[in-house]
Amino acid sequence: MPKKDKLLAIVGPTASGKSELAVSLAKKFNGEIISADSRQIYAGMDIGTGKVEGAWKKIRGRKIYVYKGIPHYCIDFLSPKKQFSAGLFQRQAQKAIDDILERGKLPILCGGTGHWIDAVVLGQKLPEVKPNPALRRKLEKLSPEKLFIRLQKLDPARAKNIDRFNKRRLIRALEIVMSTGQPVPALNSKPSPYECLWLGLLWPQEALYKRIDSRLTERLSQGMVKEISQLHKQGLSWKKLFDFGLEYRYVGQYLQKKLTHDEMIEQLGYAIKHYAKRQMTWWKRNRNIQWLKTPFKQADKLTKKFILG
RNA sequence: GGCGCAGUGGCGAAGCAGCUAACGCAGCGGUCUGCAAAACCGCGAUUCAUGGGUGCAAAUCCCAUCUGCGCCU
Repeated sequence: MPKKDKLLAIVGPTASGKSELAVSLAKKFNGEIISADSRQIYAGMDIGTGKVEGAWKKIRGRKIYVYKGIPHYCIDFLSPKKQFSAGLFQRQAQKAIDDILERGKLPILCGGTGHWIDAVVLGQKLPEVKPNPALRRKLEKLSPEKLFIRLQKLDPARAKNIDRFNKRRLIRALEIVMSTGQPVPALNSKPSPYECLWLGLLWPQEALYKRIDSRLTERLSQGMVKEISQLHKQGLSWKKLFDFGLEYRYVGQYLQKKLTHDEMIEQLGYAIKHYAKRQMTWWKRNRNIQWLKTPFKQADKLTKKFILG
């Protein structure tokens, strides 16, 4: 049996300190970083996403985003006007990982987007059906009940497991079925293509919430509002900003005068905390994660053991 | 001191005699098959300031007390 390639995954809620830990491990263990963050992929969305302050440099004839001397992939490369997805990320990340491995380095997948990380690390088979905007627009008009009934007819198996109130999921399922003429294939819980060390950053909730609050005031003082109003001036619709969520959603509403400054801070604070909780419920069910407590001292030892073992 | 209005879960707020006291926010728990910082689901007052009363039936009517707000002297 061929040995699987080794991969490090650093996960945890927002504001837990993933990025810095990833860089420090990359330095110690000859690693490079693949960012797994569905918003940091976008160029120009910097302060609001908490992107590391790297710069594009030419290395081996290619442009690479570098922060503290460590190459970062899947970050800062796409116009916010463009659509991206878990499936596209999966391919791009896989390519980056292969490239890192070929050069004998340790790939470190780091980010807050659980769905994307799982897609890569677990090698999930996402149906290769591209979004069909016209169909989506059409289905969008139907009620969840109608969509569900439709799915039941076309793919009873998928209908059995799906959240019947969630239009977005219902529509995607129908999109797949209608495009392939086949039922939605199983996710394929085949063995992961990698040998992965999962490190999770765990904080006591109150401490994490404090970090979230202070990080928010910090971002505001760094000019986050300006960043977002600039994005809008460059042609990003309010709707689009709203859909990006969190800072982009609430600052956008503030800029439209739908919220006062105080309301914006209050509601955004709540939203970020809700997000952190959702992230935790995602990770909680992954039994392979080793949860590290605050100064994350264990990370070095565990990584060392993993690499040698 | 007098008159008026109000007092419903942590907060905001419906209900103004008769379904198991709406809903929003916050809180807690959860889902997740190419939008995932998104989308979606579940949980909370045996009780309506307190004490009496009227009614088959009261958060809803009456009386008293307490508290808050407003006006008047």
